[in-house]
Amino acid sequence: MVATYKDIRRMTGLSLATISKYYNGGNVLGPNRELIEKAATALDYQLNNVARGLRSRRSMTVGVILDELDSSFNTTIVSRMEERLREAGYGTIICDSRKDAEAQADVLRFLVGKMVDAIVVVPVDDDTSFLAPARDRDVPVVAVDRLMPGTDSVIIDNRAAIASAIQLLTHAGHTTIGLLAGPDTTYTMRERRAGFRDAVQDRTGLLPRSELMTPEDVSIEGGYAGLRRLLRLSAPPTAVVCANYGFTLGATIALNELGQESWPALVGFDNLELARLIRPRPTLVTQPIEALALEAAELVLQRLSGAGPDESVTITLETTLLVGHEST
Amino acid sequence: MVATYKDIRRMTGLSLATISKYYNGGNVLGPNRELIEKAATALDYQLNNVARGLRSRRSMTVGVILDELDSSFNTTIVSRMEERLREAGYGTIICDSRKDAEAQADVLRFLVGKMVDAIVVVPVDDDTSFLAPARDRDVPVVAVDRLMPGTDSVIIDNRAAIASAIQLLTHAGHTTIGLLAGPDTTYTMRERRAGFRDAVQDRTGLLPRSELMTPEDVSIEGGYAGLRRLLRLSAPPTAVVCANYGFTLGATIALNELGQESWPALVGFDNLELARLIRPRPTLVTQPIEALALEAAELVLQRLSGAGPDESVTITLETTLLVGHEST
DNA sequence: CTGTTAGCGCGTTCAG
DNA sequence: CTGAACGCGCTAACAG
Repeated sequence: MVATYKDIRRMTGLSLATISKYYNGGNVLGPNRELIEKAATALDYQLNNVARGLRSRRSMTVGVILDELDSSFNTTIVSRMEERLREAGYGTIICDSRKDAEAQADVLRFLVGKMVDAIVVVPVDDDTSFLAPARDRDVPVVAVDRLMPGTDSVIIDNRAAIASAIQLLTHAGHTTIGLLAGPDTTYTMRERRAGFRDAVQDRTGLLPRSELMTPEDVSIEGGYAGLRRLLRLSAPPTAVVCANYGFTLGATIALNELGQESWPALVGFDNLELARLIRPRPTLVTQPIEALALEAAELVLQRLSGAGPDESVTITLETTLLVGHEST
Repeated sequence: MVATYKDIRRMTGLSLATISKYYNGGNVLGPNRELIEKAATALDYQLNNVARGLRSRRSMTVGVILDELDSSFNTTIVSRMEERLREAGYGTIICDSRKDAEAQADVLRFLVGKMVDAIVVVPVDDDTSFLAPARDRDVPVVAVDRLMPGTDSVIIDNRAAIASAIQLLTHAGHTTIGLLAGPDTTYTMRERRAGFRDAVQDRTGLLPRSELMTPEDVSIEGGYAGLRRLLRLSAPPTAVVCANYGFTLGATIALNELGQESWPALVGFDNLELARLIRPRPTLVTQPIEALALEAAELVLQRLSGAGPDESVTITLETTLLVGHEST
C-alpha cells in the first residue's frame, strides 16, 4: 500500500493540515519539518498528484497535438518543450493527429477529457473550430508554426525566410526560379508561396510564371514529382526553392536520379544533419526550432500562471540562411 | 464553471449513483438514460478523469521514457503506441532521458509521482536499478529494444538480423567484413557484435580480426570515423555492416566523400525512406518497428487488465533483409 | 434498477 | 504556527 498523509500523521503526531502546509511551501517549524521529512523517507512517501489535482483543479499536465510525429521538426519541438515543461512540474501528453482534421478534433476532446491544463498544437490546417471544447473550458491553447486568429501563436517569419533565399539566388544571377510548395490551405505554405511571389517580383521586376509555383502534394513524393515537372518545362528554372523539409528530400532524390549536368541550384528547408548526406549540398533555410519550442513552452507556462495579456499573443522568430556548396 | 454529476442530478432528479452507473456501463432504465443524455448535452458535461482516478486508483495514463526522441526508431515507437493506447482510453506521457542515466532515473520518479498506470521504457543502458520506484508501487514496466531480466521486454532477434546480413555478404564472395557497432554496454550492441562474430566464424571458419569490429561512439560521427578507419586498415574489409541507423548514416557520409572506386559493400539498419537518398543504395536490415510498438502496447494493456503470467514476458520479433543495389 | 452513505488523498478555510 | 472540519467529483458498497 502506498503511504498517505495519514501515515505521516501516525508517525509524527502532526495534523494533516501541517503536513499539507509543509508540502505546499507554508510555514512549518523546524523540528516539525524534520519529523515530516524523516517520516516521508521512512514511508517512501510520494505526493499523490491525482488527489492534489482534484482539489486544486490542475492536473499538471499539458497536451501536445502534432500533425505528424515522424518529422524532425515536430520531434525537436516535443523534445525541447517536454524538457522545459517537466522542469516546471508538468507532464506532457502527446497525440498524433496524422494530418487528419477529424482525428485532430478527437484527440483534442480526449485531452480536454483528461483535464490537461493547457494544449499546444501544430494544427492540420487553418480551421480553428476544433478548438471549441478547449475554449469552452478555458483551457489555454498555443499554436506552433501556424498563425491562428484569436489563439496564441509561435511562428517563424516565413516571408522573410523565402525572401532571403531569393535574394541569394538572384544575387548569384538566377532569373528563373521555381518553387516547390504545397497548396495554400495551410498558413505556412500560403505565406511561403506569397513570400516567393513577392520576393521574385521585388528582385526581378516580374511575377513568377504560375507553372513555376504550382502546388504539389506535401510529401517527399510531391517534392520528387515537382522537381521533375519543373525540369521538363520548356523554360526550366535554373534554381529551385523547396518550401519545407519533405520537398527538399524529394527534390534531392530526383536530382540524384538525373545526370549531374542538369542540376539546378537548390535551396531547401531545415535539417542540418541531412545536408551532409546530400549531393549537391543544398543551401538551407534554417528554422530556430528549439527556440520555437522554448517560446511555446514559456507562453504556456505564462498562461498557466495566469499572467499575460487578455488578447492573444503572436511570437515571430527569424530564420537564417545556411549557404551550401555547388548550389548557387 | 464546469458541470458535474450534481448538475445532472439537479436536471434529472436522479441520484448520483445512477448517473455514475450510466457512465460506467451499469444497467440504467431507458427513460433515465435519455434523461441523463439530454442533461449531459445541455450542460456540455464531461467526465472528470481526475476525480475518477482518485477513486479508482487509475490515472488512465502511461508513461513512456525514451533514450532519445530524435530517432526515427523511437518516433515510430511512440507514434504507434500512443495510437493504440489512446484507443484504449489511455493518455501517453512521454519523457526524453537524452541517454543520460541520471535523467532517466529522474523522469521515472516524475512519472511515478504522476501516478501513471504503467511505464514503457527504451532504457539508456542495462542497469535496471532505476526502476525501483516503479516496482515499489507495483507499476508495471515494459522494456522495448532491450532485454531486461525480471522485466517484460519486447525485442528483435539481433543475432539473427546480423547473421542474415553476413550470410548475404559471404554468399556474394566477401571474406573480410567489418562491423560498425558501439560498445558492449547496451544489450542491443552486445548482441549485434556477438552475432557478427559468431556468424562470421560460422561462414568463414575464422573469427573476425578485432580491428574489424572495434567499438565506435554510438552516433553519426562514430559511423563516419569508423568507416574511414576501416578503409585505412592494411587489409581493409570489402564489406561493412552497420549495427544501427546512426552508423549507417555516418558510414554513408564517409562513402560520399570518397572516390567511387573505393566503396565497400554496405549493409545498414532501418529507415527505408533514407535508402532512396543514398548512393550506393544500401542493403538494409529492417526492423518491424511498428509491430514492436504494437506488441509493447498490447503487453501494457494486458498488464493493466491484470492478465498475463506472473513471470516476466519476453517477445522477440524477426527482422527482414532488404537487398539494395550496387552494394553486394 | 435506484438511492443512500461513505470515503479516495489532499487543500483550505477557519478557530485556536 | 497548528489543528479540526469540510469538500473537490466521483465510485463502491450496501439497502431498498
